[in-house]
Amino acid sequence: MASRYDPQTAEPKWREAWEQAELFKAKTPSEAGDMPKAFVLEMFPYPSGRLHMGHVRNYAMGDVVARHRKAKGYNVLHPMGWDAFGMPAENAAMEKNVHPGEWTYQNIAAMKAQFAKLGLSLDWSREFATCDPDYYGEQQRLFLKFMDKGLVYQKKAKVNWDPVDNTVLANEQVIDGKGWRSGAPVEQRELVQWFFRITDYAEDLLTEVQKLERWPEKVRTMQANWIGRSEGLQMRFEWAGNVPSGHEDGVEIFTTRPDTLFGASFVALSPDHPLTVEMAETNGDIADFRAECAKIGTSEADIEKAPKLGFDTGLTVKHPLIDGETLPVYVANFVLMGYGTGAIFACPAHDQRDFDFARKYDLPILPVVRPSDKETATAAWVSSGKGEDMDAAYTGPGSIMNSSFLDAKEITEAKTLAIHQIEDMELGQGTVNYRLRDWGVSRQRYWGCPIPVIHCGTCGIVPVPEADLPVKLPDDVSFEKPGNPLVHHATWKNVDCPKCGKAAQRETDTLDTFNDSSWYFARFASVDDPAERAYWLPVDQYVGGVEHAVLHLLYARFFMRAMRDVGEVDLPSGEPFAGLFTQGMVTHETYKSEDGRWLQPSEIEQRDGDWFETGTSNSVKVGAIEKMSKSKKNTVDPDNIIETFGADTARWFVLSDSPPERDVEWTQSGAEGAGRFVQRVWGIFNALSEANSKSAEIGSDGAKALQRANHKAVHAIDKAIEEFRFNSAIATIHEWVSTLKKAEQGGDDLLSARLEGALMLARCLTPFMPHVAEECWSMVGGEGLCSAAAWPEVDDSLLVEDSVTMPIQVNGKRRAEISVSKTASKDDVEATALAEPALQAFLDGQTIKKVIVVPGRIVNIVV
RNA sequence: GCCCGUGUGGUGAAAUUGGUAAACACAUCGGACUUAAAAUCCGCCGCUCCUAAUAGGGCUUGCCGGUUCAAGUCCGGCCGCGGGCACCA
Repeated sequence: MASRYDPQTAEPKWREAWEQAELFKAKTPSEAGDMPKAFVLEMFPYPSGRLHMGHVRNYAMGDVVARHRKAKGYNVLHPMGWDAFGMPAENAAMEKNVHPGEWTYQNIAAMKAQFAKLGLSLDWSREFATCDPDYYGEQQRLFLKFMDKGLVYQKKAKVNWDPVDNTVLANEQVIDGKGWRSGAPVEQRELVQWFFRITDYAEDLLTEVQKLERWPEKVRTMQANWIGRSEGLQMRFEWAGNVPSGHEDGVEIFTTRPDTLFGASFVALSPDHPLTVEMAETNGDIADFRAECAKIGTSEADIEKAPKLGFDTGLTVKHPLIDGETLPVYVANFVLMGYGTGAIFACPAHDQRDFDFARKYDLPILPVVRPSDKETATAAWVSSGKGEDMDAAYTGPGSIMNSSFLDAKEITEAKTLAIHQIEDMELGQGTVNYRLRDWGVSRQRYWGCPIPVIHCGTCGIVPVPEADLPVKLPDDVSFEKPGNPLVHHATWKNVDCPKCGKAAQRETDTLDTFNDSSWYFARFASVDDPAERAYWLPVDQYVGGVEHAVLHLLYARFFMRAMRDVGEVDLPSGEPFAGLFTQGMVTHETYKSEDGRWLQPSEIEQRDGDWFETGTSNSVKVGAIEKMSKSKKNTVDPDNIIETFGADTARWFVLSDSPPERDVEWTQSGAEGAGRFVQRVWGIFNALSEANSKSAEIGSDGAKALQRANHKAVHAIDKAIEEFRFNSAIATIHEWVSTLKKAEQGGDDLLSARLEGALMLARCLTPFMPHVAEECWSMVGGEGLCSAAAWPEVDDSLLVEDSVTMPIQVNGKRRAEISVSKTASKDDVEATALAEPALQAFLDGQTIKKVIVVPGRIVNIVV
């Protein structure tokens, strides 16, 4: 009999057994019958080629849920696939001269081999990569259906353009105004781009996200903020003097503060406002001003220090509510074209930006909101009309003044009245504005899903006929020239128009890779059977990183609504993920050499409490604990850990100690501790395997106590797993294992209870350390495979103790404790408490004012 | 600036309807086993006062205040840290 558990032989053996039994294959709806379904999904990985500890933690968590649900009798779908399109493959192609497809599929093979070692309960039968033509062909079909429904359109838009790589960059890829790869200053370019009308769903996306009770509050808030709903007034200011042609109606503005209209002192246009652009064509000064504004970067730091810049156009508009008053029209750099109408009216007294601008250009500052604590101090403001005693704009609550019919109204009421007035004058209407922009999906890259349209000189934009889908990416591409290889690929690009047959060109833009991940879960649910998709969706539990809190999750919510509305999925709510859990990262200490090089954990050693580079006398600086990353060299390779300790130890460790939503720090000693625990667990079963005792009865008090401990532990673990408190479940298992270990010292009367405990324990361990659980299960005669076994039944009557220990407090401080029957009456408890010798001694004859007895909890005596 | 988290021993943390603060683990230290080491097992482990020791007392969940018989938990006001958004009208 072996004296130690050997993961290297046991782990592959059990994985083979699971595979033979097809244990993790989801049942079809008809096979499942009455079983409830559970779609458990972790965010699918990008095939970078290597698994990292973050993956291990993410997938270990999903596996706990999937295995637990399976044991509880659910029909579980737990699939895996690959989010395979994206820039890294093209970068590899350029650097290593390998085709992006080849690189990607090789990486998938390598990562799949690593995945296999983790012992995850995955249904690989549904695997796909988003770069499979089957998958992106289907995505192209969806695109065309969206287009048919009017959810897709083209428009000119500003983009970040890298002039060296000749490509559009996402905002995240612009670092300090420079391209992250080329280092070249990024230009703003106007390009024709494809867009999805996500803003059509803004209201629905906002109201529904608030109802997702099983999502983290944080993520719901982030989405709500991103959508950014604000109520206000959209109105036009009519011209007072010159009327620019093409803009005869006036200037259209949006405001959330119509209550401050009487404090208006100017109107400001964005440098990118159509009127500004037109004026710049004939006015060199305005053109120069626009150029100056464009020079200021868009990074946070730039905006922080950017001064308010303005240009007086000489145009004037009428004040809508004050007869005869006119306001100057400026172009101002702080007005964004991307929000509202790209033009504002400014009330400097009550908006800090307007205030700064007014001070700089000497424009009037007229307060119209009286703070409740400034009843009398307003005279000075009013007399000068320039708010000279104001240091800053006042944006707080108050009542309106200097405002004719709005005077003395509270802000909210004044807003409503002002909107009504403007509506009556037919100058505008109350509206709702969103910060959310339509989703620009065009990318000038090769390794993505081709947009399935053809540009014809005669017919315009022609969708590729369904029979011609998928529009496959050409294999014979060259990355010699910078930019998108599809543009240079004549035989792929040049086609006949499907409508008129004349020469035409394919669209060379590909879709943003966020499209690929916006509906993959529906593909997992079923390749093409709508009924099966309806059965599985929505995903019951989604697990992934919080970095996707806005983009991926918002896009997926949009996609399900769009697919629902074109009849592609039967999901009335449009919500793809009923439950969402965002897990924390795996972190590690960082190390730096004396000369500032990052060092790997394997490159250092500890001597006499200090750290040195291995084999040298060069001291090492121990730095901050940070997310594992290649650049800081603080990564730990899962393969190495699995080789030394086994997959179960790695899984166990990343779920121990820290709550799942928080970061966990990887430490060598912690991993060793987890490895020790695996051996300790095995030891318990090993000891029992030699003592078969199935027939003995659980009779003695000690055996009954152990039995109670068993049932209590199962109950606690079950609850903890359901509530995503894996660290608590693990703590309970630790305690339980110690209890079982101690029972080894007891007599034969404990054997049955120990065996019962062992059989229960194996099943509770399965979600966390499935291989060890399986090995242990077989050692004590468990039936069949442990991974297939049902969750242990808990006898509720065993959860209640006969007697309970209650603390006795005097004036809120614990002074003694008593042991009383669980069913003892309040009076009995009080009597027992007061008779307690330790308490008698403490009270020493003091008068008792009051005794509070909370049955089963506590006794508090007030003196 | 706005929004959201969060703050508990040397460390990660637990206490989930207001009811014994520090469960469980890591580290350190001590002990058993061993010729020795590894492995394994056991024990101490918030601060402090008093004591030869025992026994015992006081304090303690970022800070200040409040509610309550009772506060890590509820309320008000501060402070620190982390994250998200940000010239969004």
